Amino acid sequence: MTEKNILHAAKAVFLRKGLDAATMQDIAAEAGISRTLLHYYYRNKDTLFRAILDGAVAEFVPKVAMLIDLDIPLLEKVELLVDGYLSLLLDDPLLPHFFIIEIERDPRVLVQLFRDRRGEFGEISRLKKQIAKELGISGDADLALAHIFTSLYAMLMFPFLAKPALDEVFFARDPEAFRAFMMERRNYIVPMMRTLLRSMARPPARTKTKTKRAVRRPVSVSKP
Amino acid sequence: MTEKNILHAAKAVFLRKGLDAATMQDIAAEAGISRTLLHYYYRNKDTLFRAILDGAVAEFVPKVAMLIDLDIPLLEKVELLVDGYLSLLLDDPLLPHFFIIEIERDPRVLVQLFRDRRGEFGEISRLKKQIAKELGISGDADLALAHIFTSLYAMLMFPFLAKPALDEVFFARDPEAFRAFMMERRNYIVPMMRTLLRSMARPPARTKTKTKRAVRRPVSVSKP
DNA sequence: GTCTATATGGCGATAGAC
DNA sequence: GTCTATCGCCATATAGAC
Repeated sequence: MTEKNILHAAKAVFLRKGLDAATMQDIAAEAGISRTLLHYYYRNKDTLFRAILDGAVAEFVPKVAMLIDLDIPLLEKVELLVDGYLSLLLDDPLLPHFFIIEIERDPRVLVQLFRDRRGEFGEISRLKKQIAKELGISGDADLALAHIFTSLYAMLMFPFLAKPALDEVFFARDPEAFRAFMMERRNYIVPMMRTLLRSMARPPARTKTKTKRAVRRPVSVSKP
Repeated sequence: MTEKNILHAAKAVFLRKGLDAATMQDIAAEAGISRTLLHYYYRNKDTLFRAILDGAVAEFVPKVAMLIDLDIPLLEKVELLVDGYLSLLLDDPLLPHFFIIEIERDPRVLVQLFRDRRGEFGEISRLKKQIAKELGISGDADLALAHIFTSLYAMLMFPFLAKPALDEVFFARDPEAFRAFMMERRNYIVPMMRTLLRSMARPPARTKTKTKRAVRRPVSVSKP
């Protein structure tokens, strides 16, 4: 099927280069067809790009986003998010790179695309309340939320951004080494996030986040 | 002076867009001069780009890189690296973005550029020995080194990569908010790195997948 | 040094043959 | 549906006037 073939090629090229640096020639070559055939299926570069961009956001958001609405401690949510995102990103290692390029090129559009899918997230205001309560913060938890998500995404996405360098420097371009490396990282990310939550918790409040040891989950994402 | 002006403009444009997406027109406009004047100072786009690329690597490496050679505990080195890199990156917030784009476009060239400056780093082999000793690892500390640097750079660089989104979502585009946010993060990064070092020294008992070989994608995320 | 003018090539997009 | 041919435009790069 030519159309699927085109979308697959376009995704490969756009995710690696972003809108500006990618050319229709690149995509046609990747798909093994002529440039004009692209225009037969997608009137112009922008149409094709929007299809890929929408698909990338749709892929990134909903599978794991509702996890934040579960009625479990913060740290357990973090564990579920780590496992969910890890399997997602191992399937599509260029997704972080694509978002970083496009976030810089045009933040408003990308942020708006995510906002349009707010319904597929859990309730953010509820999450903020949970954060405020568990960390003993009085009032607004916006800043804490920013720290948590920045740290979590940093730990999850950055290795994929640096993958070409890691492959070159540490893994001798062995394609399996990176996956093994990321599986090992699972064991470090959650403890580091626990440390973050404890560091943010208000010092006077002696009530630590949760003394209860979180139950370790297997790799699997939530079963549909 | 026109030449400084050109370099300044070229840096601004290349760091934001990378080699492929940047145009000489962009740079000329940023510098407030004509396209041809660029060619007077720099024969072609590639020459100008190399000047910027070399400058970026030179800026990134030497200021802090010799810190790894000091005779102090690992965690104290981490503290010094955090402070060094933070002030460096706050001065040049687009540096991480540039490296990420160029690492994906052509890893070999960039990695080689860093290797050419090995002399300005401390002795890596000595650092590896320290890691092996402090963490109680027998034999090769390569993997531990990869985890440490990936985590450290993730915590330091990722917020700058996500800055346009953070500005939009959390900071209402207030230019001072991001800097304050990063200053606050200093207090979290070092404790998190301490947790990483401890986790690597004594692998968490809760871990399951350590012996198993990578359980592979339990749920198919997207298969076109 | 800095400009205008221009050569050359690649890119996005369309027309038209089959 | 898929191709070849082609158009208009923009980008890189150079020539030449001042």
